[in-house]
Amino acid sequence: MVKKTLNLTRGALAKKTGVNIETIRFYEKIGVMPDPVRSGSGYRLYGESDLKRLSFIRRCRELGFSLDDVRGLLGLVDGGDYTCAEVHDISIVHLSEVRQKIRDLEKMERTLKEMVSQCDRGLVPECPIIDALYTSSGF
Amino acid sequence: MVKKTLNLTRGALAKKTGVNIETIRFYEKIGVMPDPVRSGSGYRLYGESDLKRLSFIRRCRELGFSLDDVRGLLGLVDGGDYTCAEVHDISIVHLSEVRQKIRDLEKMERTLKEMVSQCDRGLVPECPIIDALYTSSGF
DNA sequence: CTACACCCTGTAGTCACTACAGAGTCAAGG
DNA sequence: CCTTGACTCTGTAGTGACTACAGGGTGTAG
Repeated sequence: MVKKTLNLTRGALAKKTGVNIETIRFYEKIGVMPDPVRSGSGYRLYGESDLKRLSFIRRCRELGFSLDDVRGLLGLVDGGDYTCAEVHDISIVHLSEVRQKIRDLEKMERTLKEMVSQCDRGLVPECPIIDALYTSSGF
Repeated sequence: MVKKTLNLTRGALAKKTGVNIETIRFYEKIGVMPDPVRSGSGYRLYGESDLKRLSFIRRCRELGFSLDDVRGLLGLVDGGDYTCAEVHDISIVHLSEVRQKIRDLEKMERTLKEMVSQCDRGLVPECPIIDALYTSSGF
């Protein structure tokens, strides 16, 4: 049983992965996707491995990894000599960044909620939200 | 008692507000800060009102308002004819966006935590994190 | 009078895309 | 065979919110 080569066009790959068609070209330019095989007329043709790679990238991006992280992870996988520990470390750092972002947003949320609750949506220009915004940080 | 005019230089204003010196020039360019008075030699000179305005902008940014939101809020305040309700509405929309971001990040966090917990930081290249990243979204 | 810190300008770079213009290609219908 | 419409190609510019730099001028302390 021979492995199917697929030969997807860029649009078809975009549809299959849910990645925007222009983003694929962008990923190629910055080197996270390889230069694909071309048809006689210059159309890009993608195979199984491209599909897997792009799905991997998409999944990473959904989980908030930066493209630099993705480059790192792909580099490890491409090299083939990566260890589980290396991958773990990148992920742990990222996880702690995500947690920090959540904490920051929760702080924001509390302050905004507080501000908004002070305001009775009156029709006059004395707004406690504006007052609060003019008040120095201490955030 | 006369109101002090301060005459802060750009650097001094930056220090007082905690806003980067280059950002002040950027805010001027995009029109959220006014063209300031200039000294004979062309140095920007900032007064009390500039200090208040920039602090307001900084506070808004800390709370995650976009510069477009800030423009809106400043427009209301500048016009002087704003109502508390208008300010409230901008803030409520922003608050719900912040809450959505928190939910998204919490989803990320759960998935990352799950992935990382599957991994024993082994020294071999069979990494469950990589496997999980290759697995289709369903996120 | 010179060293150094500050300021001026315009421009380019960051991140992760997205959008567009102008041209070429491919398949189906008439 | 021709046309129409959907696709693809290229390079480039725009987004948001800054940040950094080069190459010059200014202000002041020793």
